[in-house]
Amino acid sequence: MLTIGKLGAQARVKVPTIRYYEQIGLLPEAERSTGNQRLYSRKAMERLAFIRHARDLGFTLEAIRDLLSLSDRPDQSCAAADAIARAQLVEVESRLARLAVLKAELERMVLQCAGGRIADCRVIEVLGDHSLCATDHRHPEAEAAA
Amino acid sequence: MLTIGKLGAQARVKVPTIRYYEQIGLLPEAERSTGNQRLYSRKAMERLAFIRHARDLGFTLEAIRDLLSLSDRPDQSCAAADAIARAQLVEVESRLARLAVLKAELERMVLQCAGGRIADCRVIEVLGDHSLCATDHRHPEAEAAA
DNA sequence: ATTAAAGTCTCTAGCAACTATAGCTTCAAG
DNA sequence: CTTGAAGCTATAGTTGCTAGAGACTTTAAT
Repeated sequence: MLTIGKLGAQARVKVPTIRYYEQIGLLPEAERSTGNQRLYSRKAMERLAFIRHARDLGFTLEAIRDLLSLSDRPDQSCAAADAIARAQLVEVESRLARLAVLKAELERMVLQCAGGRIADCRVIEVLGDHSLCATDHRHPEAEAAA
Repeated sequence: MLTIGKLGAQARVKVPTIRYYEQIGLLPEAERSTGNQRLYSRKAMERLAFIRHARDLGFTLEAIRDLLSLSDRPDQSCAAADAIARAQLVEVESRLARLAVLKAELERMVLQCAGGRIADCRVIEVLGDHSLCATDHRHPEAEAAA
């Protein structure tokens, strides 16, 4: 049995994050030592590794919750899991496409900047006037900060 | 002078977002009508368009705050604005690279899924075991949901 | 055996960048 | 003159954590 700190070190998940996952029900409530400290089995470790890996691949906690509950029912069809993964792929592809456009626009912007005064700055000017852009990169959803 | 609704429609920014920008000091406090409703000039409209455009390009509100205060001092050097834009470019490039890896991994995952039972599901299996991955896509910062 | 340090506990609040809700007032059209 | 849309304030919720306070437990060195 591992303490929360050891578990976190092994799974590369921070301790408060583990407690947070328990709090939102992504991890089951841990057993406790006599001194009330959490203790984890290898099974719990695997579950956490699963979560960590899925997070690394960009799945939301909601999607992970679904994937975990699927993995708890090994006899059912795998179509739902497949659908979640495909949806994530579509999501990643769309973000990728969008970022590629942004990258091009930002490159154009900084290349054109001659480095003079603000009044002549292409960066400021382009930001103020979308029609100076090469592409229509506008999008309903704003980009989330990484 | 525009009401907040008209302004939002023109700049494609939602009304509560405009009020939020005012609240955090990104937009100056708007003039008010006799009935206490906000009224906006063309200048305010331009400022909001600038913000919207910068958000579209993925700049954080903090970066936008800096860019706006730079654009208010047209005689200063444009180096700072250039630096902010370059930093954003670097950021976008790194997210792009990371997403490309995720995409490849997700593609592999869904391609391998034969569509049987959960017990045989590659998606679930790969998520549970990182060593099945082609690349080490692990990363300190988790991806933010778009 | 003692003590200091490190680890753990709960609880609360904070981050970005909004979005939603409630309950009110004001405005514009018919 | 009424009705419905649009506006107002204020508060709380979203996602996925992260940071702190203040108390307790465990471990390691003395």
